[in-house]
Amino acid sequence: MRLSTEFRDLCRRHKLSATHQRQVIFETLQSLHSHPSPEVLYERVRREIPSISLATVYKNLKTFVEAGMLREVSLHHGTLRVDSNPHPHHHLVCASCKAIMDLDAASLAPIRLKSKLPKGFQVQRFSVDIIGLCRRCSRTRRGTVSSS
Amino acid sequence: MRLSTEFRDLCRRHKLSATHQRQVIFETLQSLHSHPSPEVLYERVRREIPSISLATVYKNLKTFVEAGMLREVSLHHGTLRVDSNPHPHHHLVCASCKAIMDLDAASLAPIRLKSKLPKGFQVQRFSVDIIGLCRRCSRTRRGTVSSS
DNA sequence: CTAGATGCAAACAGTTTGCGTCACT
DNA sequence: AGTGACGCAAACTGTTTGCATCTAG
Repeated sequence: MRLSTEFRDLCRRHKLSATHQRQVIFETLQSLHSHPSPEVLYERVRREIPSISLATVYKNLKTFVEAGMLREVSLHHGTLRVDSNPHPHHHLVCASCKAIMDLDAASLAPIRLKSKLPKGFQVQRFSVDIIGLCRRCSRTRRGTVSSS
Repeated sequence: MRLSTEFRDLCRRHKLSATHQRQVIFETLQSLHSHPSPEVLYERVRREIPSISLATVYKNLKTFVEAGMLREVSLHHGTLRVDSNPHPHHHLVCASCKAIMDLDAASLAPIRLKSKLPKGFQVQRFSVDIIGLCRRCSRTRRGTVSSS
């Protein structure tokens, strides 16, 4: 079903079977330069494939992330996290167990803008996440959710 | 009920009434140097106040955030966002409408560590969010969810 | 032909809300 | 004394899962 060779190749490289739904989901995502919620993406994709189901969108987003074709913008969607540390600081985030540790702002060279931002955007603050594996997770299976 | 003067003052400054539950929630959060999920925080707080309800924890987290005593770690908990942009880049995040825009990595001075990270942490990548108000939101009610 | 993808509906997890009672100011 | 906080249970929203059918390879 009219799948582009580009998308076929991309899927082959990532060891996924190429389906029409996947191509439309992936390409819609790329064409949008924002990072829409699954719901919004679903509405967009529905214009192309009216019969697609929301579950398929979710399943494929997960598949793409696992295959490395997409990355999650925030590792903490799904649960509220708050910060009571009033000092300027950054976060160390474990990609595996999702733990968040504070890192003093002085540990990083100051963030400096080198070019103009899009017109009208008013900066409030910078937030830096250093993403990786915490000691515990890097000792066990790398990149997988730890068992204990 | 045995509330510390410190906490009383903190609440007064933020125009909140000081309750035992609030003090325990807030101080538990501060004593933990991680950023636990509401569920985990609830379990901790329950050791002090066995009768507290999870709803109270949620209500107060929200109250504290609104009062400015806490800040949300991620503005996108509650909805999955993915990134299909393979080029190194940062994100402009609108604190009001939650829109995410890409910003080329070259727009920011390179992130450099000035000190050692906690032992055993393996860095995978840096993720920088520039948080503020997008053009649209900064034109309308500042900091509030836009109506249209 | 077979493994895996899809669509649907039902199940889940995290969060919010309504309401009667209780506590702070 | 009155406003607002608490605790409970029910409602919601976003996401996942089970299963029957269909499709890519």
